[in-house]
Amino acid sequence: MTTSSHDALFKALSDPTRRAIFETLCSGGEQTVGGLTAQSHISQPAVSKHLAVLKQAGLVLDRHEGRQTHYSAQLQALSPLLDWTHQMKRFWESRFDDLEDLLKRMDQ
Amino acid sequence: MTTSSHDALFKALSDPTRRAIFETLCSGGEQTVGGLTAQSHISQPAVSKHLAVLKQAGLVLDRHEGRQTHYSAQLQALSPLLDWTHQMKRFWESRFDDLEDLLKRMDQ
DNA sequence: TTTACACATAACTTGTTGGTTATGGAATCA
DNA sequence: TGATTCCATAACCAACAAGTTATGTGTAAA
Repeated sequence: MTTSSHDALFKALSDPTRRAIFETLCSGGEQTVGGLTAQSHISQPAVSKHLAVLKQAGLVLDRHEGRQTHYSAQLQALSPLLDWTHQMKRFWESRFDDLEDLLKRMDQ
Repeated sequence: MTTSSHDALFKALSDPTRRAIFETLCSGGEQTVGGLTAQSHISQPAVSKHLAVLKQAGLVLDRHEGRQTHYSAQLQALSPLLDWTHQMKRFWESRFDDLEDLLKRMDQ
């Protein structure tokens, strides 16, 4: 997992409006741009731009049907986020492991 | 967990430089501002500002000792991030549960 | 007690971002 | 075909964010 992929993910989720759209798709399932716009307080172009950012980060998928575009959440795109968190935990714990090792060696 | 707390957390982690500082503190343990500045490619005031943002989000703790300030990572500050991810998963799954319920009721 | 040091804050610059309105292209409907 | 609808993109603007240099404040050292 590269830094830049984490970057796109964290950046995409750092905006509350964008998170709200993603949450809507997670709980409500596939939605059209019009549907998402109706549920938001911002203009349709603004929603489209947010969707483009989410798509870029792999968080949503789009499906064209006639003149409508349906968007759906891609839950597995969140896994780098979990991976990163676990990595931090491992970093943290390894410090204590190192300390423990040191103490063991001093004990001998 | 309020939206605004998620906001501070995601915002704080959305910057790669800030994530790098946090990662350094996770893996290397407590560090002074000078130490962190030495490991970075940016100026000391820039580092101080990033640390202020991380502190605001609860991701780091500061400890004053003479004229130095020591910063350390607060790993548990990441838990709202895990909570949010699990919430998304639950949202997602509840949709299928709802569908299943509907099908069960139709079956009767 | 002056000087130097570690860090924070202020002031400023610049690139980015999140919103807007206007417009364009493709699909549907009359 | 012409009008309408759905969405994306363009052009623009205001606010913000991340960096810089300059300065301030408190502590240690000479």
